[in-house]
This record gives sequence, structure tokens and C-alpha cells, in this order.
Amino acid sequence: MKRTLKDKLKNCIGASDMAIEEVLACFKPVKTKRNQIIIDFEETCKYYYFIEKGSLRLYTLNVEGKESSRYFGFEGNFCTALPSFIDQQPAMEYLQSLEKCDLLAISRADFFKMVDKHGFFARIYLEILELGFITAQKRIYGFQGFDAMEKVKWVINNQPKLLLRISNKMAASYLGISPSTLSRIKAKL
Amino acid sequence: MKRTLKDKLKNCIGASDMAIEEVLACFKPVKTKRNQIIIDFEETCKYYYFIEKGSLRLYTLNVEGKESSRYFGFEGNFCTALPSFIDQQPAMEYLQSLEKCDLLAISRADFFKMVDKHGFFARIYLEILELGFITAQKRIYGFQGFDAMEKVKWVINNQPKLLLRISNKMAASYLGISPSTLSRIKAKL
DNA sequence: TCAAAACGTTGACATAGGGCAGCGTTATCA
DNA sequence: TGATAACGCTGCCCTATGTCAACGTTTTGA
Repeated sequence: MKRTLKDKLKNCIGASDMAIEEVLACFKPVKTKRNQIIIDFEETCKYYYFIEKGSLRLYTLNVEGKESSRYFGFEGNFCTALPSFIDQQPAMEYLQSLEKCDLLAISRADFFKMVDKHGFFARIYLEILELGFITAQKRIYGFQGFDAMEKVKWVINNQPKLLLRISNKMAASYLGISPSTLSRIKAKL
Repeated sequence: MKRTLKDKLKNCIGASDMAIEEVLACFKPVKTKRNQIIIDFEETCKYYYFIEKGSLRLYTLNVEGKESSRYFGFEGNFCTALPSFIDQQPAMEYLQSLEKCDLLAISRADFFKMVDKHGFFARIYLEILELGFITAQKRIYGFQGFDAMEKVKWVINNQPKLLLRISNKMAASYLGISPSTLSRIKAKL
């Protein structure tokens, strides 16, 4: 049930068995259906999720109702509407399951309690932030001023799993191009 | 000389005068000319900079030599090629002064020493990362699938100082539109 | 297991915005 | 402070990509 998360924690330097058990105990199992909205647009995010099985997507809708995806999470990833989780404002985005998922949820209070109490968990949080920041910067540079073809190539190089596991429609909304354009580009390569 | 930084540190909760002095002592003054390259493309970033006076820009060049800007820092901001500072890879971007600047530089070693030693400084680092992450996410959502006009409006709302202090050319390279388009849009508003 | 809905692909068409050039204004630094 | 270079604005033209529609295929869940 918590196999994947436990393995992940065990790989941390300086994490005693007892500390790991204490952290693990904070995570409660949550099962979702396919296409279930886990965090709604107006909602304030209360949990951090770990994906034991399945996949999640973070996306938002612009004024005309067009989707824009910013993150896809798979087995072994942490995932939540982080800006909202951090400063407790309405998420202004959706967290959605793409398949049936086995998630593990930790409440915000428990999360920051563990961050304060256990150095190894604080380091996990720091690494999530560092990695999130770096990925976002790369994506900004990787997309800015490139045409559709180059963006697709960028994703193939930087997140090869993505185009394989995600529908065309969603990948297009991640790339910021229309599904037809993505389809045409795929045909050329 | 370190007036602005000192004031900033004094506003931190749980920062004793002694701890503040110890942190301050790690920052060495650096003066720059206008348009000086502070971190070069291939360089690995060794310092974190605090801006006492002046302004900085982070940008990169794509294959065709086109500029893409991702951050503008002003008085009171911290600024560095953070991805490179974190994982000690070549920056793949430039840090440039936009005016004569008074900077304060802390070495990577000292920086992380202070993060480990002083809770209040660790919190500053965490806040930089959290804010950087949140800003990057907002920018991704704010730019994705919007036309040039809407992007300009977005920046006016979210970073009002930017268009006032930055040249058209650089603002355009931040927005991912051409200077001519930015010019035309400004004429309409 | 099958009907209905969602999705992917492709063609025709429309358009936002890029590139370039010319001109006047502003900024730079020797 | 003045010569030179950089910048901002605007008109013209052109291309990449969005929109829409049609059609066949795949997926879904009752």
C-alpha cells in the first residue's frame, strides 16, 4: 500500500527507521476514479499527494474555457496544487486524476510538522522546490520564442515519457499549441 | 553599503543581532558597470547576489541568437543563475547588469553554511524558492494560450514595475513577442 | 458487448504576429 | 557636448498556426 513511498524515504540519507515510520503514518490512502477532480478551482489545497499508482494532471481554464496543463505526475511523484498549498489561497487550477489512482495524502499541518521535525523530510521538501523551480525555468526558456516543431522536440528530449503516456489533446495543452498542430507535427517526424 | 540587506535581514523573525552580523559578514561588495556580464553562458554560478542598487537581468540566447529574458531584479532583490547555483552545472544563461550596480555577493559555500546554521536564513532561502516557484507557475499559466495583447495586460497587472523600468526590447524578450508587436500593442492602450 | 462519445487526423481557410526597412528620437561615452 | 549608435514606431508583406468541419478509429462504461 505504501510500498513506493517507503522505498523513496528509505533512500534518503539520515532517515532512521523510526523517523520513516512516523512520516509514513501521516499519509492516508486515497483511491480515485478516472478523471476525478481532486482539487477544484476555487478550493484551497489542504493535502500533499504522493502517487503510488496512476497519474495526475494539474491544469487550469482560461476565460474562453481553453485548457492549459502545467504538470503531469506519475507513480513515485509528489503532486499537489503547490502554490495554493503553500500560501493557502484558492488554487485557481484543477488537480485531476487521469486514471484510477492509489494516492497517499498528508495534511498540510502534518506535512510542515514533519518538515520541522525531520531533517531528511525537510530536505525532500527543499528538493521538490528546487526541482520544481529548475524545471519551470527550463520550460520557460524551452518554450519562449520557439515554434511548435521546436517545442515538441524540446519535450521529446526533456520529458520523453510525456508524449507516450499522455493524450494528444493534453500534451497539446501542455505545449501551448492546438491538437491539430501537434498532430501535423507528429506526422512529420 | 549593506543598508538595504541589513534592513531586510532585520525584518526576519528569530534573527539575533549576532546572527545577522555573521550573515552580513559573508557578503562582499561588488560594483558593476552598465551592461556587464556577471555570469557567462558556460560559467558555473558560484555566488548569490543581493542588489543594493541598480538592476539585473537573467536571459539566454537560442540557437538563432534570439534573446529570451526570464527575470529582472531590482534594489532589494536577491538574484543569481539559481539552477546553476543549486546543481553546479554550466548556467546556460547570462546574468547581466542593466545599470551601474552595487551588489553584495555571497559564495555558495558560505550561503549553504548560513542556511544550515541559521534558521532565519534557511527560511529566507525557502521563501526565495517558494516565491520563485509560484511566480514561474503563474507565468506559465499567464502566458500559455494567450495572445500578445493579453500577455501585456497580464504583466501590467502582475509586475507593474516591469514595463516602466525596462526597455521595450527587453520587455518583449520577456513576453516572448517581437519588439514591433509590443510597440503596436502599447499604441492601442 | 455494444452504442455513444471522445479522440486523432487531415484539408481548407483565416489571421495574428514576425521580419524587414525607413525614419525620427533618445541615449551614450569619449 | 557632439558624433554615433541604439532604440521606438509604423507600414508592408508573408508564414506559421489557429479554427472549423468531416470522417474514421478508439475508448468507455452501462
